Amino acid sequence: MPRYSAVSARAGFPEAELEILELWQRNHVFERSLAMRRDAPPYVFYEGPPTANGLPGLHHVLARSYKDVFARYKQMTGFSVARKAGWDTHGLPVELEVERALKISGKKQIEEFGIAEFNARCRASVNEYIDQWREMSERLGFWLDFDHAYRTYDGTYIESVWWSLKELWEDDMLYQGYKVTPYCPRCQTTLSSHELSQGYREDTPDPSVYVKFRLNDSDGKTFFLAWTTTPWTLPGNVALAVHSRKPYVRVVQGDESYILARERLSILDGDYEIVEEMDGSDLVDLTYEPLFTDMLPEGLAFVVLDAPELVNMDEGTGIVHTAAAYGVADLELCQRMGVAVRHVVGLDGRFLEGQTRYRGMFVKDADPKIIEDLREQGSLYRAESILHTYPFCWRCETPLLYYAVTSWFIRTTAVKDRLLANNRSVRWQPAHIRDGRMGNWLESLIDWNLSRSRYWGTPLPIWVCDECDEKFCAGSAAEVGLTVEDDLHRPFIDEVTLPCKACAGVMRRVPDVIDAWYDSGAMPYAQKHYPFENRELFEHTHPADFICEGVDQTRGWFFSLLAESTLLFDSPAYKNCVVVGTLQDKQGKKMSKSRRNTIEPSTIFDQFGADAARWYFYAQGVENAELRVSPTSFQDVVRLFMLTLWNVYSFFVTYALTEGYDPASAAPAVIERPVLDRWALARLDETVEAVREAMERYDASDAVHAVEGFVEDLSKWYVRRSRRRFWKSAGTSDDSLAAFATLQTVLITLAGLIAPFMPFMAERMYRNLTGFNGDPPAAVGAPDSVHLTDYPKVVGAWRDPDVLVEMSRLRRLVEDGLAARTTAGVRVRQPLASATIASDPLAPELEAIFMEELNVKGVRYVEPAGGHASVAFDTTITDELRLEWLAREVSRKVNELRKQAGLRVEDRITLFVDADGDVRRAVDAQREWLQAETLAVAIEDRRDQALAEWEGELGGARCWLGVQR
RNA sequence: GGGCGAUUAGCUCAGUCGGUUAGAGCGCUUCUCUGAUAAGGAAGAGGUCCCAGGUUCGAAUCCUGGAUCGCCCA
Repeated sequence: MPRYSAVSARAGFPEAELEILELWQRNHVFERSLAMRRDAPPYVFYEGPPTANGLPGLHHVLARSYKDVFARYKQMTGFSVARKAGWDTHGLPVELEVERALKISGKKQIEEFGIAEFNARCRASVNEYIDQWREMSERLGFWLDFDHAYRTYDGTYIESVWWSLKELWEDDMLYQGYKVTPYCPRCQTTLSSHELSQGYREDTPDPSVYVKFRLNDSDGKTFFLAWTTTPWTLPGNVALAVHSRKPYVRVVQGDESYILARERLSILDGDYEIVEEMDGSDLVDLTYEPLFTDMLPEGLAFVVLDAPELVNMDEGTGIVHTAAAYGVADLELCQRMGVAVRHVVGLDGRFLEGQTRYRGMFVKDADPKIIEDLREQGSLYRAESILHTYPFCWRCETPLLYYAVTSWFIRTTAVKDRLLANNRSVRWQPAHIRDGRMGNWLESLIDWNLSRSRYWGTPLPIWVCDECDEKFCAGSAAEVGLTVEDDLHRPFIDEVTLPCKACAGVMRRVPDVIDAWYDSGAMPYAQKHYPFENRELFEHTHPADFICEGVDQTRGWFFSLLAESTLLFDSPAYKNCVVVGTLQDKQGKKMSKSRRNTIEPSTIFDQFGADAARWYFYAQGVENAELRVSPTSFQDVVRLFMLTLWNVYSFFVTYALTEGYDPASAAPAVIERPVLDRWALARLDETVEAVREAMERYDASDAVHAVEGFVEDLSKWYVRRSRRRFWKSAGTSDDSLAAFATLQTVLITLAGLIAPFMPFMAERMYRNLTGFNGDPPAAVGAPDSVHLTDYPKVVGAWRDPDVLVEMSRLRRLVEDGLAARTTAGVRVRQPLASATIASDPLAPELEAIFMEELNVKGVRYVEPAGGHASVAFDTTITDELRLEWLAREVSRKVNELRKQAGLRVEDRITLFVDADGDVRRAVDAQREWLQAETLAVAIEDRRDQALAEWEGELGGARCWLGVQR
């Protein structure tokens, strides 16, 4: 009735992990781990919904490893850690993938295909990826409640989002405004930055014109010189921008004078005379005559503004023509300064009716005529042509316009101070994110553009009256006559019209859907269908105690969560945020599919296992923004950490079985045990404390490093120095019982300690060590899974600072001694009479370890010279010592032969010896010792039939050895 | 172009408040030990602490400028 199942030297981690996964599923371990803490204080974790578009990569494994380890740790330390999975299902990437699959492109073709069917395909596409994400996550051992996952496309989710938007609406935090984006006038659609980057074309010819703006309140012959490559934007001009801290000059040419930057004088044709010098700041607030007088804007316009960020002294004149409707920076500047937006071009890319000279002309075609007109009215200084890089539509190759489209915005700038304050209350890991990346981003906050003129997304719940422009924002499905059972997406929602409350008109929905980031930031309340359901539950689970994602989420989910919780609840959404970095290949290049340098999670799982992947990521920590990974990274974890621990574990089990160790037998009290045992337990206790302390700081790296240090000590010192105690009259001597009991305790505690980090290996060790693999399984009181146990606690009684200090002093002396023997050229196997230690005396137990480790028969102590501890040896080798050495050589050879012969550790043998001279004498002198060392029932002084034999020379004497069962 | 981070041995990384001769692990070389053996021990080789200035009695560390790589944003 073996108490333990035998442990193979081949650890086979990946295969074992699959078995453990089945075991967990069969025994409902995750569910039971939740149930056991049902009444415990909650620890709130928010799962950031991965975008279910594309397969999970290794960088997702990284983030998910961190999510899991803190959730498991908190669960084991006594908290109720609900873990609802979630999926981010909306957005442009999903649409683009469906467009590719359907081999269609652009809004026109989508609408021809049919929005209903198109959105159905989007839904099917994300569902497919959700399955693959779940598979990867489960293989990783990431415990999440996948069966009750939230999905941002669910009706309940959308309704909660609508509720939140109505809250904003009622607080006047939602407004309609302009947003300049790259725009294709043929497809009549805005382009995402990703699409934009696909369409840049070098060496595109464009006009390069220097334009004269007549200064007001002057002689009528003084002009600002400005430069542009888009003459068509000149009818939309509303301002000029200068750099207030740069020098400008007024120069005279002929009977006119021009103002431009001193650094840009080289653009002037011919001779000039500088008649005035000034700073940019002297120009600010000056006004000028509009170039074109059609469709003059109301309000402030035609004024010089200070905008250093717009002014580039490498080209142009240092004075920048500004058209609020046709430049991203232009619009930002004009809105900031209160300057009017002047739209002169329609969504079709043609000039509006109000433009008497250019009406109906496509803007790019109007360029030559505009230049001609400028020349005629004396507003042109110079016109030429240049080649530069310009964006085109990646679908239809139409030149893109930067164009101000109507959008709905959230007035996030109004709560900037609260955002900053709430951000400051978050504990970021690494800490520099708070005031660095996140803090700076919040400092330069602009209003959140919520609109997307697309199809697969949460519809913007705003209805506008055809007749009187009355607006209505719906805050629930019921308000528009629907329920959450209905499909709230386009195109169905577009069919819902409402009677206008202000007139007899009909209200129709604004066709936009909303930014999918808003969906993600809504998850704290929307996953619970708050406030329609779970009011109290939500209030108890907001903000989260902990979230974790990649650094790229700073302006993504980290922001959307913070913004929505600040706007709706004036609260941060999370208290602790662990930010993981990005992955690079061995050469430091970003991993990407196009570079073909990605590593598939499954190949790592199959080759090294999920535990190795997890441990590697924890060990690297999150302080470094990027990690260089290759398969050898994970191999090293297996080789250096996991196999070391595995060897200790398999050593224990092997000898516990061989020697028939019974864990029920009474071992000596810890305080009575040999010093090595007391040391191991004191080190363990210290390690438990360090791990807990690090995890409370959300520093998984420090935690695993503490464990690694302990396992190294355990293997390289405790087991090395204790080996013989495990095979010498085990189960009978107190010494042996103490050793088995100690190592058993250490390993079970260690299994608990590493359970959040390496859930599979921890489980495997725990179950065997607690007898669940026994035959029959032990009916012990322990839980049947390490993940149902409480996390190891600091056991004060094991603490022993003196033992820790003295043991490390001993280990330093042993190191000195081994080095001294090497220097003296006397091998360790050769016993020596004495060592002289220049140091304070060691306690007798430690002195015994020293003698055994250094193979000396005695020690004496002297005063350390110069305060430095040192070790020296009496290297006189007497005849007796020489014979002891030879006996050890024989013993070693014989044990080698035993292994060669395939004998088991406990097999008895007959040893045949045929030797001359000193070897003969050594065997005679050490016969009993030799029998004990080699488990020989007899030593026969002759050659005979042997399972394995060796002949050679030892210390100058001929020798033949053979072993027989 | 802007923000943030990184740059220390062949590789992966520590390095506290500015303070002895800059460390660890892996890898490499030599030796050694061994019934935990895909291990263990000892010794050794290996450094322009990215570069250039500055502050200081003293700089890998602080300051300024620059380079390279990465992330995010324009």
